[in-house]
Amino acid sequence: MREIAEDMVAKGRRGGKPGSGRAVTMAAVGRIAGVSQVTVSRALSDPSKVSPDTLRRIREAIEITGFVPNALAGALASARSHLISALVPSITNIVYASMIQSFTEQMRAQGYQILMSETGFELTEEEALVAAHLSRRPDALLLTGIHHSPQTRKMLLAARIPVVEVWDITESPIDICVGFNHVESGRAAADFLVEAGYSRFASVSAGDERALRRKDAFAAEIRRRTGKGVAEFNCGGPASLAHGRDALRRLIEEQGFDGGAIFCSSDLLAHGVVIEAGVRGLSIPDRLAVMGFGDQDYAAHVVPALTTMHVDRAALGAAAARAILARLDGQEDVPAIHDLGFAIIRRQSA
Amino acid sequence: MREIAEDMVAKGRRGGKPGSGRAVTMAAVGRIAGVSQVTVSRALSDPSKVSPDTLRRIREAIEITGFVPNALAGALASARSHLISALVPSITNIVYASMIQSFTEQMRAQGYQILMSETGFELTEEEALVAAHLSRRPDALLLTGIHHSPQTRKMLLAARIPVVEVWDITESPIDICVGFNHVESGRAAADFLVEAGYSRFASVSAGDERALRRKDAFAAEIRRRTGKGVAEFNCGGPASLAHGRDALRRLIEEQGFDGGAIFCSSDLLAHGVVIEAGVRGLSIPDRLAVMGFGDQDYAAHVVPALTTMHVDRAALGAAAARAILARLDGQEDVPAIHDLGFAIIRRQSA
DNA sequence: ATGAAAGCGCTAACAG
DNA sequence: CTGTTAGCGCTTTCAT
Repeated sequence: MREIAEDMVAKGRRGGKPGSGRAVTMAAVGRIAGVSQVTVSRALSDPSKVSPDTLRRIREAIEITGFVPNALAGALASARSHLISALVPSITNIVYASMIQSFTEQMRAQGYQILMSETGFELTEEEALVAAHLSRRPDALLLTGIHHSPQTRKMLLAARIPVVEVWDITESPIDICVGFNHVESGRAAADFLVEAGYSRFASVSAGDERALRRKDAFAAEIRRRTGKGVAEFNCGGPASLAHGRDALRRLIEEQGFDGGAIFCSSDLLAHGVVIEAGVRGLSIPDRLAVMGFGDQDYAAHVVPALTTMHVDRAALGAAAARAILARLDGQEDVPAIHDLGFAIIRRQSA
Repeated sequence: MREIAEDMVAKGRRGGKPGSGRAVTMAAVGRIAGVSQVTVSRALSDPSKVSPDTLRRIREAIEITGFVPNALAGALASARSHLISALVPSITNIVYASMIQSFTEQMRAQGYQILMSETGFELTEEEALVAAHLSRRPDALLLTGIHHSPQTRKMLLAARIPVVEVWDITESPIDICVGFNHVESGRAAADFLVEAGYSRFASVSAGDERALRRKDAFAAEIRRRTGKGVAEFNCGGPASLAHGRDALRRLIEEQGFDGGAIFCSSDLLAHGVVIEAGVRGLSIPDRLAVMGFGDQDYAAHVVPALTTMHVDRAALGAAAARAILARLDGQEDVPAIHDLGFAIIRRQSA
């Protein structure tokens, strides 16, 4: 048996083009083990369907050939790829990364792999990626946010697979949505800061659509309750510490903001504001109150500790995974809207 | 034409099991356009091979059916998946995430998609993931680090595809390695701090193998140049701000460290040390010098700004992509070892 | 410029 | 428990 096997393991240098060095197939494994190709398939998918002795020989053949089943062929034949697509705006943004981490963990435990891509914040980019992902025939797809191009929606509906929109909620998801209400969270931040006694307000936001929605809700609620306006600073791009520092600088120097409460669209921006306040000698939270968003790991450990809006990213990822698994399991009654809410965590910065 | 098409677009509710609602095929598109399936294939892979009129009809048919080609079938038939596997220890760790981001960008521009997974820091986990990834028949594979199980190496060699090991270098890569020398970097940190005039030393490290290698080289060089030992604190798990703060606390309270220079295995830990030093009233860099690793975005913007070891993560990802693309292009003379080096960035913390 | 035929490596019936 | 027969939806090769 060894000899036949040695013979089959193709040799040669690592070629440029993949596929040039004929990979081991189930048929080859079967030949060595003295059974047909289907029996090898069975041995792998359900060992109890094969006799112990056959199983042993097949395993041995697999061992010596280094056989790795071709999932492409398997997926094509069975119409199930065991692949799940995940589209997030950015993988370097920890809020999305940690959500995907928990999502992946849950899915992987059930034998699924995650094909993840970054969409950025442009819908046309998302559209191209959705097409690319669907061509791999994923068993389900996760995407971030509830705003998508008409073409994206059309492709998603045509794919007839479970689709989960995360990180936001809507009355009319493509299929399922798992997230929280951004308008409510902006409003809650305003209520919190008003009740904490602050009387002047500002906001610092990154450029993404959801952050802007929170900011607008914040400003509207501040106006409703106090009749006052909110000084706003938007740092067009992605959030960063530098942007946070810059924001406070601009708010003070260009908009005459000289104290009060600042609602930031992320903890990173809030941390930047806090650092800049330290440099300028503005005492926190007396002269300046700072509220973040996201409750990152570090929020509790910077000084002063950040008051922030907690969003359970791991729970979000896990809920998305559960919803998909339920659908893949054929359950018809999977709820379409999962509102996981948020919570204000009061620490020292506000 | 419309009528035939409408008829073919399957209707029905979003089923549980994928694959239940027959997707549109090239054959179906061809039927509508009045050509055979191969012609549709050609129109997609090389439009210049079909007549303008045929092309127009095919495009129209694709448009109305919402056809998305089945990449699984394509990959099976052509033995090229246009899929690249990437294995990193953690996706929530910004150093890996940003490297993969640039890697992905380069590969995507050439029509490849990235299948990424987290290996954690255990070789057995990596082994399982390598097998899972290879089953998707990637055209190339990227993995982090140069230490892998024998079985992993065996599978990788058997796959006969380009393999790039990133974030470290070795004389004997599986195929290609792109990274920098961790021993040299630890040594350089020691030289820098000794020459900066510090006379007592400590190190704070996360649990990963490369960080420990840097730390050991740091300690060895300190001993060689000063004859002194290094107080060490290892925070077993992943780096975090809390671990950094805790490390300084322990170093002071348990190991009697009361001033000097601390070499941290990441900027996050360094930032934690800086914060804790602030709380304890230890002046930086006079009483306590802190050196980070990685030169994250925020390193220059915290106060005091972090002195750190810069590693060009984007360049690392781009170099890995270039090497893979060169191999896939059939180039035989792709260098096996790419040392991208590192650089000490002196700011205020040391 | 287009088509017919073969086959990629596997799973899904259906036999025995 | 095991084998045979058909595809899955493409790409490739060879004809026309």
